[in-house]
Amino acid sequence: MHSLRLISPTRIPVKNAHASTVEALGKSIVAGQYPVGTSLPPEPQLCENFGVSRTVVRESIKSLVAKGLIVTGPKLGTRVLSEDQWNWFDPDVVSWLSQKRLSADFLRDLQELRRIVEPAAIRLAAERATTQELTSIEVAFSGMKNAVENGGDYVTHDLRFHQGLLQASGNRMLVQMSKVLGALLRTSFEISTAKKNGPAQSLSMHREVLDAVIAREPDRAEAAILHLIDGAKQDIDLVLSSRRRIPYIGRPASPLRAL
Amino acid sequence: MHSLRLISPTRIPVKNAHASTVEALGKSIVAGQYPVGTSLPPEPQLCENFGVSRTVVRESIKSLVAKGLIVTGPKLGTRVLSEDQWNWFDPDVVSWLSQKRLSADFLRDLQELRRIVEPAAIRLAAERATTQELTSIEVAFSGMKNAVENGGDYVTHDLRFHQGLLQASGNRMLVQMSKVLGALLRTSFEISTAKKNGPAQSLSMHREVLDAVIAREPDRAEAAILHLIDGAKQDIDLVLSSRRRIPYIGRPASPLRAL
DNA sequence: GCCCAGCCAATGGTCATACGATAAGAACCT
DNA sequence: AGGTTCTTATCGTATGACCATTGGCTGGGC
Repeated sequence: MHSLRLISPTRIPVKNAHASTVEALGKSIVAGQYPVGTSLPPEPQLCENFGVSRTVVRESIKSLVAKGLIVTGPKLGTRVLSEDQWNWFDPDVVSWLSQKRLSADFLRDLQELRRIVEPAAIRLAAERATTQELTSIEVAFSGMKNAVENGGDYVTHDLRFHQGLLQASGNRMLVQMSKVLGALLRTSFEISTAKKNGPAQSLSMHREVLDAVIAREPDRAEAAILHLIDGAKQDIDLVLSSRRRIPYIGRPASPLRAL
Repeated sequence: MHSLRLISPTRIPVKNAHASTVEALGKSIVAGQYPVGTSLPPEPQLCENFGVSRTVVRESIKSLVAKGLIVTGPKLGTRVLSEDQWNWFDPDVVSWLSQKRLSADFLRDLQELRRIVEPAAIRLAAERATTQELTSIEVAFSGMKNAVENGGDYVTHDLRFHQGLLQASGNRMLVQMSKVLGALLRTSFEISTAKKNGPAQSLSMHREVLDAVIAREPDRAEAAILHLIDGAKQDIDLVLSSRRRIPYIGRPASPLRAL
């Protein structure tokens, strides 16, 4: 018998040298450990810090360059770029930001974006969704319902619901955005579901959205999702205004297994 | 033996070995040279093709992995991921797409996104723009006006105008998006300005947008920008429907013709 | 004293080689 | 035929050497 590690939802802490180095460096940078404009330690130093070879360090740095976090050059060192040059739509970057710097600014930006994108996407979905996509969303909804009634992971199904909707918009850019919004959605869902009756209340609103999409009524669908979004916004604002630090309840790092 | 460039392939490194390799590989992939799911040639093969060491090839591959184009693994090689896993908001990826595969699909997706994002951003800009940001947009407008009257580069100033607007929204995610939309905007502007009277007509619409923003009237600003966008869309659709190939008139990227 | 040219050294960029680790596919055994 | 083991191709990691670029230092000239 081979070990069926497929089932284990727990992240095995050991990853590639490369992957862990990228993650560690990336998080340090977005966390502000190296102020914008300054240089990271020289490569040999980083090798020592992470206990890996220069090969790994260099490849990791290239990955971060590709995400717009840093630039490199002889004698320049490895400089941290200003935040507005970062790739704010890179899933990794957003994930690191969510974990390390869940600032009010960041949440506000994401919320705003969500409120812009989701309603528009829903309208498209209501016009274009295939029956296959609709059933996929329906499945996600069942999962949510089941979680409410019997207990279980509500948030994951909630996420699937929303990402399914963006997927059904048939626009690749919007689909991509769903990956990014995932970070915010998870946070906001965690908050919402923490409230008593949160899920139950949320559930009916989701039903409304889904029904409108199935009925191919863009206007109704848009109104329903706006209702949902604004509710979530209130919850988040409430928590933010209470100055409490929002703990990030980590999803397993890898979003959907590759391949 | 490793010394001279007797070796065949085009060896015109006007840039770093790394940068050119990333670009060449990236373009090949988005151009569909390696179908989704298949593997690229093994690393030693790529080394030979590009005339660089394995180090460079590997670091380039890592850059592309970071952009979501490919995954790697022992024995599986370097596989091209399906397009919906690509980082559609990565400036490089979008730039390569614009140059290599300016398909109707891609333009449609981008147009749709623009029509969703820009109106919303304008509303925010009308509420939040600082006087500094407004003058920056005003400067861009002057450039456009000047280009119409005396000839000159209309498109560049047009781009600045729109990116200035997104910037004024005060939302970092929207700013990031302005970089990506740049590819579409440039294309669509090239088309629009190719029409006779295009610029002159466009100019007045831009004036209207700017005035509304200055007047802090979100509704009017939104209406004006929608007018502008839908005009551009018509132009693009017209060109697309005539089945003419759209040439990419862009920055003079390296004329490196690899593979 | 100020400025410019030219050298210097720090640091990333590139190359070559060797070996380890993994998983797909073949070969093998039951 | 089914499963198990083995082979092997391919990426992953490590090491050491040398090249290339660039910021800063040094020194000379005005």
